[in-house]
Amino acid sequence: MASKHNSKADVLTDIMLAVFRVNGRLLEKGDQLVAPLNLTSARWQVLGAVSLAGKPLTAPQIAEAMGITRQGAQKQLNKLEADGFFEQLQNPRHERSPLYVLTDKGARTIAKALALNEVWAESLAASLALADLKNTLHTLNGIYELLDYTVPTKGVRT
Amino acid sequence: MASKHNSKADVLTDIMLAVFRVNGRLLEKGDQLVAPLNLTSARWQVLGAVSLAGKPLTAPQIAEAMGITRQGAQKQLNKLEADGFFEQLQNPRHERSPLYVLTDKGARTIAKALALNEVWAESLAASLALADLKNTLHTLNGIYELLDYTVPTKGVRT
DNA sequence: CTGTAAGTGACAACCTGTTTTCAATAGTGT
DNA sequence: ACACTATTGAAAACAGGTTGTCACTTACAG
Repeated sequence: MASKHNSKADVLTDIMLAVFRVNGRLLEKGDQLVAPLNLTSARWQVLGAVSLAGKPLTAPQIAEAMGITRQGAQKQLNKLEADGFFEQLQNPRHERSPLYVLTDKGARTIAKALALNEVWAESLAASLALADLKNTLHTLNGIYELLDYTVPTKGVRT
Repeated sequence: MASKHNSKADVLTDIMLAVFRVNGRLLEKGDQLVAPLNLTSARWQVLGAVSLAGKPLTAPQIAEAMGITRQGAQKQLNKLEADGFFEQLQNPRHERSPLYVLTDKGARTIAKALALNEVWAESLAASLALADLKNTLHTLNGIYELLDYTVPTKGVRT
C-alpha cells in the first residue's frame, strides 16, 4: 500500500490495479447477494436492464444497454427464459427478433434484487464520506471518458 | 450522468457501475496496448508477476501474486511457455512443480510492455488532478477493504 | 420495385477464469 | 519409519463473454 507515487501516472496505474481488484470482489459479493434468488450478477444485470427500460426489449437492445455483445446477451436471455424470468413477445417490427418481457416471477425477483442491493450499498457506504464518494465517481467517469475517446465507430460491436 | 444522488448508497451504486465499465475498458485498451508484442492483458500480467518477483516462481506462487487460482495461472503459463516467454527450471524443492523463469524474449517483452504502459498512463493522467487521483485510489482501496472484510479463511482458494 | 446494406438469430470456436476431481509429491507429528 | 494432511499438476466441466460465419429479415436509396 505504501507505493511510491512519484507521478500522477503512478497513482493512475495503482487505480487501475484497484479497479481490477474491486471489480472482482464486487462480482463475487454480488453473486453471493442474489444467490438466494437463484440469480448471478450477470443474470441480475439483464433483468435490471429490462426493468429499468420499463418496457419489453429485444436482445440487441438489452446488449446495448448492458454494454456487451448481442450474442452475450442472447445467451443469458435463453437461460433466463428457460428459468421463467422472461417471456417472448411477438415483435411487430421484426419477424424473427422477439421482445423479451419480464414475467411476474421475473418482476418480483428483480424487485427483490434491487432491494437487497440497496441495503447492501447502504451498509457499505455508511463508513465512507460523501465527498470522497462523489469525487471518486467523478474521477472514474473522467477516466472512463478518456478511455472511451478513440475509435469513433459509434461504439458498435458486431 | 445526471443521476439523482440522494444518499451515499446511491453514489456508491453508481461507483460500482463505473467500476464495471472502467474495468471492461481497461482490459480492452490493455489488450490493444500490448497486442503488437503478441500479448494480452492476461499474459502480460503473468510476465509482470514473475518480473516483479525478480526470481523464478512456481505456478501456485504466480497465481497467488495475481490473485487468481493456480489452475488459471497454469493455463497461461503453459501457453506462455509454448510461445517461448518462459522456460521451466528444475525445482529443488518439488519434483513435479517446476520454477518458471523468463527467457530473454520474455524479459525483453515485459520490459517493452511496462514501457508502453508507462507512456499510456502518463498520457491519461495528464488531464487529471493529482489530488483527485489520490483520493480515488484511497477511496477504492477503502471500498475494497470493506468488501474484503469477510471469510477469515486466509484468503486461500482451492 | 429492386438491389444492397444493415440488423438479427443461431451456431461454433475461442479466451479467461473457476470449480471439481484425481493421482502424485511434500511436509509434519508421533 | 509411518500415517495424515497439504500441495501440486493435469484434465474436464462450467460461467461469462467475444469473434466469426451463415442465412434470413428489414430498411432504404435509386
